[in-house]
Amino acid sequence: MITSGRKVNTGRHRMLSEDTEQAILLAAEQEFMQKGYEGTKTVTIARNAGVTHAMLHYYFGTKERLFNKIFNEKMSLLGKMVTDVIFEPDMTPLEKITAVVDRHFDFLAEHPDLPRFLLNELAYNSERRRMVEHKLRFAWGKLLPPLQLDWDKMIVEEGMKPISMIDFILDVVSLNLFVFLALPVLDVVIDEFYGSRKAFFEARKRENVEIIMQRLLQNNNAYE
Amino acid sequence: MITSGRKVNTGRHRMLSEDTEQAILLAAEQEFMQKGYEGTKTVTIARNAGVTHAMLHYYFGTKERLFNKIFNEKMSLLGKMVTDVIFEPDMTPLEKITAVVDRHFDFLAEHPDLPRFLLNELAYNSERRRMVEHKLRFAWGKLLPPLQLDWDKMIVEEGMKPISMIDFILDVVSLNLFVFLALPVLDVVIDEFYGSRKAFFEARKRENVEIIMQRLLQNNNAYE
DNA sequence: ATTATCTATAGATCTATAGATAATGC
DNA sequence: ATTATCTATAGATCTATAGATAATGC
Repeated sequence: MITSGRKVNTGRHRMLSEDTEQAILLAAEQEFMQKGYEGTKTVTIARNAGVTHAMLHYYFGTKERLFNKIFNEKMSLLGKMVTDVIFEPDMTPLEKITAVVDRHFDFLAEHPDLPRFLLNELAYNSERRRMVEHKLRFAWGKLLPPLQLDWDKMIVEEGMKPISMIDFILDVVSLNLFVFLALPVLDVVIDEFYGSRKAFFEARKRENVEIIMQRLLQNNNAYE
Repeated sequence: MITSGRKVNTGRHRMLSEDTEQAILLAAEQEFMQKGYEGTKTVTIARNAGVTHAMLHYYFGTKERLFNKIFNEKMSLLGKMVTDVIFEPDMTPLEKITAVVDRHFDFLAEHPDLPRFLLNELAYNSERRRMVEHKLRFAWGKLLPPLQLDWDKMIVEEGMKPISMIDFILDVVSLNLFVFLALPVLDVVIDEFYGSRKAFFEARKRENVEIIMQRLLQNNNAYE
């Protein structure tokens, strides 16, 4: 998120210039998030920012560099989300898990088109994919192994149904992300079955917690 | 999917022309699916099809009309999937549900970038969204209500945990679709935790059936 | 006589920059 | 003296078409 420009002149730049830069960044963010890299035109960004097109290149050089600024910002946001969601205060394991699903959902609700934006720019651009690959590999390699031990221990101690941590994570992410990835298409369904987006979000959040919990808790009603 | 051109001359067109048309359609499909509408250039389609750029306009008029041909084809495929997946031979309710999840997954595995393609073109283009909206509304309104009755009856008769049909559907679709929507990003994870895409697909299909089943089956281990 | 193909190019759109002008800080 | 802004335009890219030429069917 671009924090809209503070009004204090830092000395390095005049106030006016900072506003221009921020206006461009804000407009760029909206355009890129809504239409993707290819769908976005720099002239449109400039127009929406209320500045001359030349200003965009004056401050950011190229479309690509402006895009990367937004893209990296969004990637950081994603990173921050992960650490925020994972590290929990003292709670029982079950409470922790509920909290994780819950917060992950809430984060997405605050950034509803972040997932589509990132998934697409990575899917459609193999170079960008290569650029973040080592970052992803590092994150997974660094974050997961230590958690893995706690996870396996918890499964045994709490008498849960066995599931690998990675499968658990993918379950949570699948269920939560889909709500927002499919939002534009789901509007029809929401209208018919849930009434409002708000009601839909609440219902899905509840359901996602429910299905995850049922997956983890032991029962004696095997279906084989 | 474009069925690669039959070699028989129908009389209306010469053989050569049919091949050209098919080559363009095939190349267009690949480009549009990989790069989206905006990311695709008609010159590139023509080059990949091995024909002159002028041929593309000779046969399809505009980029938009060529795109719509592909888009509608993919939408039909989606429609066909739904009916294929839903209507089942004689099975017990639980077998039916397993079969639905399973087949839905298999369909997606055969068309791995169909979901991203459709979701994106609909998300990024509000006019296209409006154009399919009545189609979607009709499909939901026509297909779901009759099933709803059977569904509610089944819940009671089989003693399942209560869940609305629409939530059930969204659970299944979320879990299955995500595997393919996130595929480009997941390669790192797959490498580390599953070994190969094949192994990953098998594991996720199993997990998706498992979590859905656990959601539906009654147990006596409430976590409240 | 009709259909298919190629060459050449118009016309639109988009990114990027050059160069002149205005505003601010020192 | 430096930083910011504007106007004007170059240069690249892309969609689309005109018009000439070749191939096929009748």
